[in-house]
Amino acid sequence: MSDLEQLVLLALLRIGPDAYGITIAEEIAGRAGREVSFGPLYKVLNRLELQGMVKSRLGDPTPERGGRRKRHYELQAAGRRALAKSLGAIDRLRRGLGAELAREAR
Amino acid sequence: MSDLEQLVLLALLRIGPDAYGITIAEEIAGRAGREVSFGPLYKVLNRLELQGMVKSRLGDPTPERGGRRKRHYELQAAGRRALAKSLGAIDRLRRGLGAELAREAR
DNA sequence: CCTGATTTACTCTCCGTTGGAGAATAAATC
DNA sequence: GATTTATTCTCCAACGGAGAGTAAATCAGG
Repeated sequence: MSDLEQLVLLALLRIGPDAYGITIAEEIAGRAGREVSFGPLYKVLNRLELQGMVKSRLGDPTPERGGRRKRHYELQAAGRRALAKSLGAIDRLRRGLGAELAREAR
Repeated sequence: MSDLEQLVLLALLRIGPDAYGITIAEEIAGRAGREVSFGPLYKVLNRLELQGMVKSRLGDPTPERGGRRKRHYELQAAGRRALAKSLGAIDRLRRGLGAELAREAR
């Protein structure tokens, strides 16, 4: 799993079932400090949906000014499993390295 | 930073200054459970060296049977900083999600 | 010693996938 | 039809996977 996929899945887990493109991008930018442009973001979301890690539905129109309907993305069990596995792989390599990494993690 | 780069830098941190291609691949396979083939591995190492994150030197011949000399790779301060930053970005998205992920992390 | 077999380690090539940037398009309201 | 919000599309460079190919070292036989 690529690191962009990890970030997207984590954002979905944080935001919950009403996540959509823009909130996902904002969550990643706000927390991880990484700007994600839309092309790759939606490509990742489509890919994750094809793999069954994510499920999407088209939202209802909102009472706001205008604008196209949102497509909401919801994390599925398979996605949570894959994410945990991928994070776990890195965690096993990190184990015991707290001191070496903490010094830099400002 | 891609996740392969993360894995390689973590392996370098674990193995220490005498790491080389094969031990790096073994460390990643053994701990993270991910097989890394040589093409990408050495490409990543070269890239990291160009970026100043890693420094390499050619080792002396060993008293073993035969075989080409090893190229040893050593993590540099810039590499440790970049790694910590990249891991930190993911950590900030993970913060507070322990319960949701722990269930799957077997 | 010289030659070739053997061993270990690295490099190269091919190719499909991924990611970046931003313009284009779609779908909604006023 | 103008405006707004959200998604899709396009182009292209970089990355990663698999495995064959090559390089550099030691050893054995003559």
